[in-house]
Amino acid sequence: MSEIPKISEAEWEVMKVVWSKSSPCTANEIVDALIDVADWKPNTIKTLINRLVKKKAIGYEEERRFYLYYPLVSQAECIKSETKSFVKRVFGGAFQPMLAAFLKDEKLSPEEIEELKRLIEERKE
Amino acid sequence: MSEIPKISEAEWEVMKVVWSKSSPCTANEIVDALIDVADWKPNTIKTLINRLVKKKAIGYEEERRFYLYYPLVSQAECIKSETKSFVKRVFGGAFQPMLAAFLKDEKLSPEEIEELKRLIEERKE
DNA sequence: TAATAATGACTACAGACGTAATTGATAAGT
DNA sequence: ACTTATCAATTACGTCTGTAGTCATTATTA
Repeated sequence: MSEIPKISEAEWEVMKVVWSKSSPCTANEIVDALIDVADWKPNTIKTLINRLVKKKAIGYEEERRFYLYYPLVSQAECIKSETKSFVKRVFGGAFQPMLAAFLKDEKLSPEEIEELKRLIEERKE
Repeated sequence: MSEIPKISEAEWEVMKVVWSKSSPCTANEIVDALIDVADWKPNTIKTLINRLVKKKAIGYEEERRFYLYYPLVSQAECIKSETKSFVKRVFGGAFQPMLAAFLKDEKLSPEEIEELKRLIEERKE
């Protein structure tokens, strides 16, 4: 199976942008999208992009003078892998205690609670 | 409020041990507890302990020749802070989508599902 | 008492990360 | 054609992390 690379906090912001695009995008599009999100210089974002390329989290094709970047790993895969390592670290791998901790603590709207119930019901079969 | 220090992956293992003890414990007790968990040399563990002291995550009192370590931050606080940053990174801060992603994906036993339902119900009032 | 063991302090070192500046190559404008 | 703007590549640098080794001090043991 494809190994999911470890994506750092700052890199995640870049990935989110890349994932959000339906088609490959230029470095500048990524920079523009991130200006609102993070207070980074364009060069900083370029660095993050390059590191993601090196990690094989994104790929690119050359389109004349610029590169077009696209994800090599899906968001779902990354979420899964990231959450697994998180749950492992904090809860020793047990998923249920984590949910329990959350349900006790988080502010959830009644609608969200309903939605969760629905999801759980769905899981029941 | 007290700032929760950022605790690294390896450091979490140490914290878990310190939290698990009801009274302050020596470095050696921590080392012994971790031998089974991680393949670390005692010195490695000492380093982690020292870093946690520096971060003010644990404190110590001198008891003759050795130090007795005890947590300065509660596990609940750390879990909360850690989870917040995790959810922020991966889900942009929205907790509900995370649960949704999990419920779709994780293997949960029927009992666990029941338990979750119960927790959600409990949250309803 | 002198050698040795134990324990904490200090030092080490490579790789990841956050944050960017500088350089080099190429395209576009004058 | 020469200058300038643009984009990617390379280099930079301090901090954090994982993973220890070495040193210094004190206690124990022969």
